[in-house]
Amino acid sequence: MTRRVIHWFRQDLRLSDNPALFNACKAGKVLPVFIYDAVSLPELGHRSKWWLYHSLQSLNHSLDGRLKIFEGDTQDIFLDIIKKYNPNQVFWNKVYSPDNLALDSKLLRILKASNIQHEIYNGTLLWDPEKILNQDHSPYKVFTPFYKKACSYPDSPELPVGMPDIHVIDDVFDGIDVDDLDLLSQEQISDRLHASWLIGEAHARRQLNNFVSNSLPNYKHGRDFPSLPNVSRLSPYLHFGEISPNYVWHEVLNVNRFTDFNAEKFLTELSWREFAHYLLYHFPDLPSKNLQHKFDKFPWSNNYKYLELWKQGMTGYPIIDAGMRELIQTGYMHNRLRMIVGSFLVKNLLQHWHLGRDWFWNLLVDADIANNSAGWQWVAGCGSDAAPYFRVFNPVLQGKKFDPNGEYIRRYIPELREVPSEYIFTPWEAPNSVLGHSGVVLGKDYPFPIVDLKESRVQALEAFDNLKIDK
DNA sequence: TTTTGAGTTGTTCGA
DNA sequence: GTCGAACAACTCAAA
Repeated sequence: MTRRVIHWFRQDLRLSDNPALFNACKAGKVLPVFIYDAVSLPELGHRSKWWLYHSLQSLNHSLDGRLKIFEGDTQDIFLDIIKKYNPNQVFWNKVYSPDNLALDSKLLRILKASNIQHEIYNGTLLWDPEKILNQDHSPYKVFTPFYKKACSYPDSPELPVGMPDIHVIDDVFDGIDVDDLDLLSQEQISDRLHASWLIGEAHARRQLNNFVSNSLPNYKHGRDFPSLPNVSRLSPYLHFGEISPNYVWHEVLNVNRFTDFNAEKFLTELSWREFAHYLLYHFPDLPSKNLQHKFDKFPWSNNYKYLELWKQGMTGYPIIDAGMRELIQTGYMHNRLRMIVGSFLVKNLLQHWHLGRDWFWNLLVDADIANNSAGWQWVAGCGSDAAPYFRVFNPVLQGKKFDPNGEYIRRYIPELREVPSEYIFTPWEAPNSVLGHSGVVLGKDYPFPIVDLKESRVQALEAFDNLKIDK
């Protein structure tokens, strides 16, 4: 008699190169299950819900409409499924975040009690975080040695496993429709957001192929310029597992040698994603607590007005506002902008990194507990391998350097479109005649800067300085 | 155990 | 305009 196995889809919403699914398919007839669990897991951000909705639609379509979707506490759902359908075995890919790992432990107890076998795979990370350790067998806190050690493992990352031969169990009548999940009600989803993304496994692959052929050849240089199309934009696909990091890694190497500096740079960046997940695995407090505890007494100010202006892209610094508006409009922000706007919030406005973290969490389509937490800790300087405190990004200089023609600024700040490049980074310095000619009245069409850069920088440096005095 | 070298992404100042 | 040093000290990781 054919064995009945469950594949529990989590952050691996794909069929190809899905190790747990692949092995489940070899083991017997498969019941593909997705559980939307708002009980045991933290609530998703608005744009994550939107993306998840479309990702599930796409996955269900690939499975000829036979994805079984449930909503509720994962344990209860499993107890119910086990009772009704009597599976022999359950397969899943591990999700390496504290809440998900806790969920695994609970589920393992249930499976053991019911005498059901299980197989767990790594389908979301390049390297098992347990295995990359330093000489003391403790986790790395610095990226470079972590990366070197990981790369020294000869057989990793593992090769993709390819497409499984799926035979779905078809005598199961439970499950709800994607539309029954309350995923789209949170927020009006704009046309611009829709226009920015094509969601699902097939599109993830297309995105990768386009990137490798067209954008990777100038990646190392072009990745710093937000107006150029040289970043991969794979982050949301990776987050939801529509594509695996292993597949990305090996595809890049199929086309390039590791010695190609563009390929190497990109694989390093992919490994920064890995490092964030690694840190979260070994330091589960990463999302909430400063990795450097001396930052616990940092004198954050609490200025609701500043925060609101930052969120809406109305700080009066064009490069900052362009980044914040890109986020609102497209659910994404170029990596360089994430650093610039983060530095501005934390160092010029002295707002707690938690506030930036939460805004990003709701608006990013690639919102990820590991990447988001590690990124903000890095920007704030409280991570273990973080930017030195005296590194305060100057939004005017960053604009001039990385958006020299103001192309990116003009894309997201239409009211400044006619301002000549000479003044596009500092509209408050433009003579009235120039502003008039550009159709801009400062304070009306576009704000004056909300803080003085020099002053706020000095303030930040003093605040950081105080951290050391009695420590 | 001690020592040594290094650590994603910057800015400012003064020669 | 260009360039190098200073910005601080600390922790990490390996020899």
